[in-house]
Amino acid sequence: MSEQMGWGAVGGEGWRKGPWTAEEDRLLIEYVKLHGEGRWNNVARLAGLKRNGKSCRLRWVNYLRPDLKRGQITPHEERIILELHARWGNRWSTIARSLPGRTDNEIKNYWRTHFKKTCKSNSDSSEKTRARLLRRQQFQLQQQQQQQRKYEQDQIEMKKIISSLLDENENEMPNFSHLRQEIVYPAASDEQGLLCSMINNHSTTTTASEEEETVWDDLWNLDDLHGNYIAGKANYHHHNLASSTFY
DNA sequence: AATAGAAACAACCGCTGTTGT
DNA sequence: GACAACAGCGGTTGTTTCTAT
Repeated sequence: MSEQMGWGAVGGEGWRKGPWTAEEDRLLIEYVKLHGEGRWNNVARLAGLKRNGKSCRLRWVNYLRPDLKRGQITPHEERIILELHARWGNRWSTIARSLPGRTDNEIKNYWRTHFKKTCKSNSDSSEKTRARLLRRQQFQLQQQQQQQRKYEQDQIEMKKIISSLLDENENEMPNFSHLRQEIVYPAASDEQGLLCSMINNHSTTTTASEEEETVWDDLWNLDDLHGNYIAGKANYHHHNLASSTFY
């Protein structure tokens, strides 16, 4: 690709430019794993990369960081982006902080491709774009619901299996009956408790603006508890797959 | 099946704020 | 306090992939 792009060449000060190769990624990951982030110019030099520090930082932050989510922006994330953009404008990094695993670059790109045009005009083409987006969102929603159903089924299956295992071993381990109780009837309103503790926690220690940010973070995390478990799992899997190419 | 246009994404650039000397 | 180096941010560009015609 780099050849086609006319990039990948060596820049004026001897730095390589253009798309990163797998080998460069590997070197950067290895180095950051051993020495951590920071002092990107040193990172570039000591990792044996012919890149400037800025380029290394960008590559790490936007692409190689292990906590990145990747994959399509979900309708829920999109809603958050819209709301936060209405509130803060083009402060992409601020918005990104409320979307764990998403980068400012990713959000910026998403905004530009999906919303900038529709804001500008109500022309036919933008209507088409909206319709297309809507179709995709509906598809994503369907998929999420399917995954959620499967997850719930899995949970029921798991409970059955564990319960029957406990049955089989009841004679040998009679004290496990309370365990069964918890598996089949989990402690009531765990999430309500979590919500209360969230509210209590930051009302005591944070400033107004910090609080606002934290509330968004918490809302995001809470929503994760309800709806995005599978997505998280999928991403975890994705990360493992992705990282396995490097590590 | 070919092609044009749109969408998606990675990466660069320039500017600004922060930190260290 | 002045300056240089660095980090981070937002805007922009270039290429690839997808979709509609």
